[in-house]
Amino acid sequence: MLQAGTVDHGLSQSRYRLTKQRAAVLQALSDGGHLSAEAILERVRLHMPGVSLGTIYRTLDILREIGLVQIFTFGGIAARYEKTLDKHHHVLCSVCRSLVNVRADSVADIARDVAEREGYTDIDFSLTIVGRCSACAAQPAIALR
Amino acid sequence: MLQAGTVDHGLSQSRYRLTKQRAAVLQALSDGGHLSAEAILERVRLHMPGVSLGTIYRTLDILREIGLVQIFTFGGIAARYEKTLDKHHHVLCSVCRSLVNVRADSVADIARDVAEREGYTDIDFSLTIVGRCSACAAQPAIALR
DNA sequence: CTCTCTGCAAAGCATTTGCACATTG
DNA sequence: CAATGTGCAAATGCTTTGCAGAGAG
Repeated sequence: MLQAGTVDHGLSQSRYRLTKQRAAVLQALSDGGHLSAEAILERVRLHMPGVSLGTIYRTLDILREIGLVQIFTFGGIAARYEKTLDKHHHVLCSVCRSLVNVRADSVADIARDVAEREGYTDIDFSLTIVGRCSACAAQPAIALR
Repeated sequence: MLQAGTVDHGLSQSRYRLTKQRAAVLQALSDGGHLSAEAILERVRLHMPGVSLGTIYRTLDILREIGLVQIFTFGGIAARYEKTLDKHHHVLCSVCRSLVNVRADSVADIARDVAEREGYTDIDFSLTIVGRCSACAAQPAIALR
């Protein structure tokens, strides 16, 4: 069953079933945001109360395995999940913890060079920039952590 | 009191006291490794049994505030602490979770450009490369996470 | 003597997991 | 119906914190 409005994007072609919970998690991420598991739970529960956080985590892990979503971790805050997009990096505001995607294609060359020099294979890489966003720029200084 | 062999490197010039626990944490990090709080505790306890993990975390937080150590977090593993060195980045082995420091000076320019374009100020940045280290290259594949 | 620091143990968060029941194909 | 998925709640791993006593200036 795959009705109008249902989100699939490849789940049903994997060895996993397309359940309504999984479709709802994909739906929650479909607008391109970077959401924590808790935030995804909130969105999913709007249309489907009773879903548990455990299911959200299990679903996200499956979706990551299939390649439909990516997980990003930053010190001090819960992991953020995004639907898989073109390779990009992140800027995290040190004050409000908001997150923005940025492109930086030249990083790929650097990462590959470094990895090769050190003898690493099968590499992935990510650049995280932490700084004060323009909206927070007027605020008094708060220490990074 | 600051005897021969004691590690200080600036703590006593801060508003914090140089206690033997704090000196021991600095000592544990003096060989340039990237240690978890637990690993630091082990090293410290060799010469000073009875030190608690809470003290290690509190000490590391102070040392970070003063600028003597840096904290780095990676998804799925406990945070690693290093004594402050020249700007560098990390390569994490996806199999054995070993961590290596690498230089990549050109990343700084990219990060500054990106941050400026997006309107961020007071930036810091870090490139994390995840890959299979040469020692693990012979092993069967294990999924990244 | 006062302020800072420490050990201990409990609490806090994010995430994972065991189990019995529900759902899917 | 057999396999997979889910809710619930407990467990886990890492880190933080309140408190009462110890140590430093």
